[in-house]
Amino acid sequence: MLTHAAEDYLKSIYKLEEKGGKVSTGILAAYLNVKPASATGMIKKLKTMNLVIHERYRGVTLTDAGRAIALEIIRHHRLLELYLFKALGVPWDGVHEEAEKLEHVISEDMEARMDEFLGYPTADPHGAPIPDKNGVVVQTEHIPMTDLRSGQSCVVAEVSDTDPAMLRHLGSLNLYPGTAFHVKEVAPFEGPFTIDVGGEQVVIGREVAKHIFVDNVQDADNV
Amino acid sequence: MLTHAAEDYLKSIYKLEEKGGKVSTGILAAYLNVKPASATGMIKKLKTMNLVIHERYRGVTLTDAGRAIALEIIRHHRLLELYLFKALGVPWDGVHEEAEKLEHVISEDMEARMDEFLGYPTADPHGAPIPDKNGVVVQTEHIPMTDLRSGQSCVVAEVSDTDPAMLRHLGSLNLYPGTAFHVKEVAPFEGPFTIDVGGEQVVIGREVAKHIFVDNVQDADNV
DNA sequence: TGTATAATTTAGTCATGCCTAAATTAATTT
DNA sequence: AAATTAATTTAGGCATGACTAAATTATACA
Repeated sequence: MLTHAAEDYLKSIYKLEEKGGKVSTGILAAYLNVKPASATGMIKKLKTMNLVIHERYRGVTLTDAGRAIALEIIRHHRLLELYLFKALGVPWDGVHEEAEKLEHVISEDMEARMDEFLGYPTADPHGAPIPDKNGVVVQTEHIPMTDLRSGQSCVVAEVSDTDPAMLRHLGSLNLYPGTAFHVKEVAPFEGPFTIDVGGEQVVIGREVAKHIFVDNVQDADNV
Repeated sequence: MLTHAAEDYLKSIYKLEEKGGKVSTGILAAYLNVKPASATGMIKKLKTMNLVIHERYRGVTLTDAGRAIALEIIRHHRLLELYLFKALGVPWDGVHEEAEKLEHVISEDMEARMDEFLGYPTADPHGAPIPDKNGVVVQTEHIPMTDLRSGQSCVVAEVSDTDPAMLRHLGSLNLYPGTAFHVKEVAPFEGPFTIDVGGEQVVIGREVAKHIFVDNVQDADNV
């Protein structure tokens, strides 16, 4: 069995690999709020366990074994987030922190029971995909809200889950995954978005828009 | 915040104090499956935090602060056991092990949500009392089944929760807390008990009886 | 091509929490 | 009371996983 720290490193390497090719020691360390030297140490250890491939000064990559463990932890995390949200009513912005601790600790049995209770879900409360038992993730292509043009309609697919204050804000605007909205206007020079969410006019700044990813973009009624 | 290990020590000292006055280093170490020298080390640390009082070669006692933490952890443990049992259907003999890991990790918020979900319960699935938010435990006097005489009736109040195989056995006999039974016969010379549980005749050996504690003992119909 | 800068790794330290082996203290026998 | 036995504590070590400071390697620029 791996230590919690090792699991966190694998999970982080997976996430960083997902959105940018090579994972450098420095990037990994920054992501984990740890000094680069500490990351080097853990990378060495993971290497001896054949969970990562590491070329000195070149960055780190997961092996299949390492990726399997990373996906297992991510599955735990996302199932827990959804479970806490649905079964215990933990607010949207609180599930991440709680799941972060629980993910290393729950048994496979508990994982299976939550999965069943939730009806074998495929996404967590923030819209992130939940890997299945075998580590298969359905990767859907989400479009950053910042790419939207005036007149387009879409549905919120995913929001980033790390900043609770941002999540509370998005929640107050009803911008949960699944919510549809229409872009009324995009102000020039990297300006804010004016959108229509369920009849309400809302202005979304760039900083907020960066945290939102959408799906089903349609250019309907752009006269 | 305390380490998980420190919390486990406090919890164990509490439990050992409950059933036998002074807690020696050796007893504590045995209870935690640790060498006495390790227990000495942790006791020293807990002493510097004013969580225990320790007289060299004389044993250890909890301070009020130490007891408060012990009760908080025990509350977590028992709420979790009941929650896992009722909400996720984890079998009787599995909840202890799972709760043992989760108890150190859940937030006060999650504790409160489970408490509410369960309707502010006072006992876990094994019949052990759940301390309330303020650390108040309702200590009920349970009678060891081994004290019962032929002809007595009673209700199962509590069973010891540590041995999963024993719990599976008790479950198969329906001897859950709350179940009433009647003692038909106690074989002489420390022999087994023959009891009537819901119309079924069951023979309970001494080893099993030691794990059962009862309430509401009545000498009815002992002709 | 040489030098400055940035990134990474090495080396050595610290706190936890466990261990074993040896020393010390307490309790029991005779 | 002395000697044996049992319990406890001290001393020293090991693995984790973090840190700082220094050395090394890679990259960028002029």
